[in-house]
Amino acid sequence: MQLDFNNPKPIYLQMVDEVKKSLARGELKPGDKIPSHKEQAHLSKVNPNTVQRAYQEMEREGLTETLRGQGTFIKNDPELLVHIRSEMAQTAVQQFIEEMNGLGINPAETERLLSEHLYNGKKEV
Amino acid sequence: MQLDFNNPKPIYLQMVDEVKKSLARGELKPGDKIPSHKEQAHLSKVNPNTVQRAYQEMEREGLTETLRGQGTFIKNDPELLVHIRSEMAQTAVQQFIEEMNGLGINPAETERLLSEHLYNGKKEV
Amino acid sequence: MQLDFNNPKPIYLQMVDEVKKSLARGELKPGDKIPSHKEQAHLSKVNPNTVQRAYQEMEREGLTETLRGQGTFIKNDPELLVHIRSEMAQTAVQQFIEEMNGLGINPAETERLLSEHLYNGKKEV
Amino acid sequence: MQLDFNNPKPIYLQMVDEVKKSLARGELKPGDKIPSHKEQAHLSKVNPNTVQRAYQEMEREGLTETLRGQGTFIKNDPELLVHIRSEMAQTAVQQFIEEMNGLGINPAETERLLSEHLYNGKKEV
DNA sequence: GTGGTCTAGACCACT
DNA sequence: GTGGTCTAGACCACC
Repeated sequence: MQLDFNNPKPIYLQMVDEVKKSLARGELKPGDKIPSHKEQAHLSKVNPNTVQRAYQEMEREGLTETLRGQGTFIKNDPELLVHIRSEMAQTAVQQFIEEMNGLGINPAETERLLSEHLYNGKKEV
Repeated sequence: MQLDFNNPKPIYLQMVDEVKKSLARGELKPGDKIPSHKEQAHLSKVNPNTVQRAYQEMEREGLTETLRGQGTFIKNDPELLVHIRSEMAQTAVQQFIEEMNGLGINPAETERLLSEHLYNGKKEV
Repeated sequence: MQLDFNNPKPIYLQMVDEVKKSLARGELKPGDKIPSHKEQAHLSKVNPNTVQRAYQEMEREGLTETLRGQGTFIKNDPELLVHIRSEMAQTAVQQFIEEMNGLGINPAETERLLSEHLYNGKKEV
Repeated sequence: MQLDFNNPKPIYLQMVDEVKKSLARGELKPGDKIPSHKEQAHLSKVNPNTVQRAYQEMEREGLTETLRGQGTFIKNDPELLVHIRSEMAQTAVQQFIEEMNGLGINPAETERLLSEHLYNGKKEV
């Protein structure tokens, strides 16, 4: 769970995204129990209420299910994984394209830059 | 000047980015005068203080210079444009790669998705 | 026994209500034995403690009586059924009227809406 | 704003309902500003955070719109009023019917009881 | 002053 | 111990 406390994006939303990414990567599976908000709060060095807010948001989005007194679970919907994954990928691609567009960089150049960075191991910014 | 008031990124930083993008796109050129903060405030429907803060930030970053009584100007440095442009492009590319990485999507698939979205005009998600 | 685990109304109170409704409907009769708390807990997929608490509440309200070693029974009071039934009906009606009132819907419209929904089988909203 | 602190229904949801009812009754109109969370907190003798949560919920439901630093406003959608009103009325009617059904009271009797209570001024329970 | 986030700590219902 | 609500009080960005 990678949280950036200097990112203006609220922590609870970062947490939601992290769970979605874990799902997309296959680290979490439908039906899995996720840590209690207290436990996760301890792990992430964040206030339990903040975690709870993240969990609430996930439930609201239909990502998780809550059983009173038992815990919070990734919803056991076989289509969930593929949905989340394609939704997040699409958003990322779209955002990238808009950004490059905003910089006046044309599609060919965009593809070139991407390939260049993808394959020369420049993993550090 | 595209501002998103629900974006957690502070408005004044969004304004800085927008100026940089205008530069990258060639809409603004080194030496150009940018609107006074009052004028810009009116244009963007934003408080003058916020514009002021954006202008301060740009000056701090060496993007602009202010001439007392004459206004604020894009710095007249011929290399500025190319610097800004490549810096912003690189950041965007890097961010995109990290995002796709975080979703467990491999480079080949990343390129495929990009091309798909670049060339089929899907501007809306 | 319809329990809604997301209803903020405590489970044990929901159970009490369900017993009262069974009585009103005639499914339970004065003098009938109701399941032991263990049995009921299993049936309702609820913790035995919760059932215990529901039974306590019913006894407190004079709805049931417990005979040591024999179990819990609906009180054998011939007037019980009619009491419960009219009390619950009155509460429901009153609550409904207040709700419609709160929405600024007048009596005539209230009656019309009720009839409409009563007779066209719209069981799902 | 009628809040019942003994009602197990969370206060913030009671507040949402109260705003909806005010809308249905025409006391609030689309476009109206609603009190700041601090002000409302003071009026309702409730913690500002609780009010904020209610406001957030309303925004999430598309009932209100927020302008950073300016306040929270009822969404200016002319259809909003009729939507809310009919939605809430339908829910109330449906709930009432289910309740009476649960008590084994038939439609005719349900209508009779309603009329009786509607027109004999029994406003107190 | 206004909304938004976060922390800290309390109480409750249920397992 | 688990989720849910509430209070109290702090900090931030923006008007």
